[in-house]
Amino acid sequence: MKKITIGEAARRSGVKVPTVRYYESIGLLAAPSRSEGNQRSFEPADISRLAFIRHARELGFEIEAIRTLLTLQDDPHQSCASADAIAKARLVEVEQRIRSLTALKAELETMVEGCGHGRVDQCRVIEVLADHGQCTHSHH
Amino acid sequence: MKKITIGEAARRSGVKVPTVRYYESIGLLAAPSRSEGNQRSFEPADISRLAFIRHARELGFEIEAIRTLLTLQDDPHQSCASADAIAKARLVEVEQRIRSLTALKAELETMVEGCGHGRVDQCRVIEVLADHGQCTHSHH
DNA sequence: CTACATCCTCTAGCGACTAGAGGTGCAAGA
DNA sequence: TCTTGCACCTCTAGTCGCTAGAGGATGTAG
Repeated sequence: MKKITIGEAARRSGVKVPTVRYYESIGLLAAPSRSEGNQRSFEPADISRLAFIRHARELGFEIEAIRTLLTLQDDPHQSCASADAIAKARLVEVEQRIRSLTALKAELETMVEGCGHGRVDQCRVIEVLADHGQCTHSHH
Repeated sequence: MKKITIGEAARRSGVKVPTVRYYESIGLLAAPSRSEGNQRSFEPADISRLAFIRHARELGFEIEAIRTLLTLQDDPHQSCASADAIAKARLVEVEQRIRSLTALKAELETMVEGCGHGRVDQCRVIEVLADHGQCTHSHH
């Protein structure tokens, strides 16, 4: 088995080099063995783990959630109820975020459309920001 | 004119007390005058400025963008082209974010629906995370 | 006069990295 | 063999926009 350097691991997993070291430092990835010259030497399993983490991060899971998901993955006989709960919670968050961003989008569109491209004192962008009562955006 | 304490300013603007101090510290809000006992004394104009900042933050504008918007507001004879550009850029960001979150939502739904609520080795949540090839989510 | 809320400054912490300094290892070409 | 130059190492500090807490001063109501 040939040694996988950190650069190679980064390339294969899509996680940046300093981020790989960071994940090791917070215990998300086991410390790999070292070469004679003290350089990290990764196993193929580490690459899979890094790819797992990367994908989960892309889906917006927090590090602590990923930590839980990884311990579940490490023991395949456990119930997947926790994994399911984590994914469902994330789904709810994402749905909420989409709703709120859609409201923001509408407000920004009103602002941009209303801008006459003249002077600031006629600009709807500034006006709407200054007077919350004018906007359609509701809170909490 | 009666003095407005920081607590009162916070209540009226909807910005929290430590955040008001923070905005002052980064120069987003001018340092107000002080009482004999060294307590901040705000003017009504400060409340409007805080409300402006709060609303802009709720719309997701970054502090530096708000700084620009505030200098524009301070000089109403300027062209509003910058304000328009900032708002448009933010709109593009929001639209992009909505698109990406919608893709995430679809992927999370697939994961959650596919979970048979059994053991981890049959769980689609873990499986999809481990093998990116199985998912519908595309990047960049 | 005494409680007690509110105010003050200052430092440190959050999450998830990212950047930079200052140094070592290693492989390939001359 | 030497040298070039990239990739690697550790460590600290910075990013953003706050938030929390310590430790103390002020202001107000009873």
